[in-house]
Amino acid sequence: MTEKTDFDLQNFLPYLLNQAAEESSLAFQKVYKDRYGMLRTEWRVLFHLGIYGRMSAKEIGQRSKMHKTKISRAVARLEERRFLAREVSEEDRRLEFLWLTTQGEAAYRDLLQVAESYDAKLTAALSAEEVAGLRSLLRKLAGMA
Amino acid sequence: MTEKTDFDLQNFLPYLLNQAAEESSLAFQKVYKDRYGMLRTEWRVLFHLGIYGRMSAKEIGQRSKMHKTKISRAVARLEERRFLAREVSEEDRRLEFLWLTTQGEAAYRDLLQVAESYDAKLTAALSAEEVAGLRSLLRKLAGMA
DNA sequence: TGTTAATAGTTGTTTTTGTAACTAACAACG
DNA sequence: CGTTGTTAGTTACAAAAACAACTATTAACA
Repeated sequence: MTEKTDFDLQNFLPYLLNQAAEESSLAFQKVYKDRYGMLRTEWRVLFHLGIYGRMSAKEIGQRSKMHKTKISRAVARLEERRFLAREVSEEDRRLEFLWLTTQGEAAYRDLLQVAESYDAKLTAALSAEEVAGLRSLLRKLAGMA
Repeated sequence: MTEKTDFDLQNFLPYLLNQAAEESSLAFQKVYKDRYGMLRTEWRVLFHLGIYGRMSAKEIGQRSKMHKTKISRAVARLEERRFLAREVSEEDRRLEFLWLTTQGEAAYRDLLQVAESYDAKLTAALSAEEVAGLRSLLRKLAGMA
């Protein structure tokens, strides 16, 4: 029909970000899903523990901004599949410390390598400055900077 | 505990994009949800019809990359609430043309204004070049450019 | 034509998520 | 102490998404 404005969905930042996020996640998702049967929440928890080491679910929540119920369920599934183990804190028995098992470590390292080369591939078409600028803008938009 | 690599989740593009997308969608989501009880799929369909005019569900799918079942259900809900109407195509009776009702138009225009000012607010902290660059990079990543 | 394949859209079923209410442990303060 | 409030994490139920199977129609072509 008649165009009422020059507004274009393809310029609306939340829309554009969602499209880019979905598209750029697809191939990596396929790997952690096919190879380890993991969900997005699960690889995230795995990576938090892999990168930053032993920590509580609360801390994962603070770092990732995932809701605690998501984390709780991701942790439960990862534990079932023996990717992580947990132990109640002695100082505060509400807290549980989480860490990767040998198997979890192996999965993490495998996926880490995939992530690294995938990221390199995604940014291959861009200059170093573009990549740095993009990351910094995204961090700003995500409220992480 | 011990850092095994210098890889940082906060630099991994798919992760970063997801964080930024989620964060940047939040406030807008609140508006279309609270004001019109719409879901993400629904405002997307609404905007496609508002911006590009009468078209079939198939065409919306091509433009938005949403799965056809999502579109089908969004269309059904929007029709129930009288935001859009449809009519079977005479040339090909599998096709249905969709367009916004007066009420749908009104909702679209209202949300359009919200979207425009929201986008302006999001990009307010950035220079014009940064915004242009960001959009172009995102379009590239989303496979739309 | 008649049979098979493809396409637009819908529906049913299973997963996953969101939200709120819950338990258990700690903290604060009278 | 004991009552009230807070926090870490889980669970139950409702909403939404994913995926596959379905209907109706058109296209292809022997």
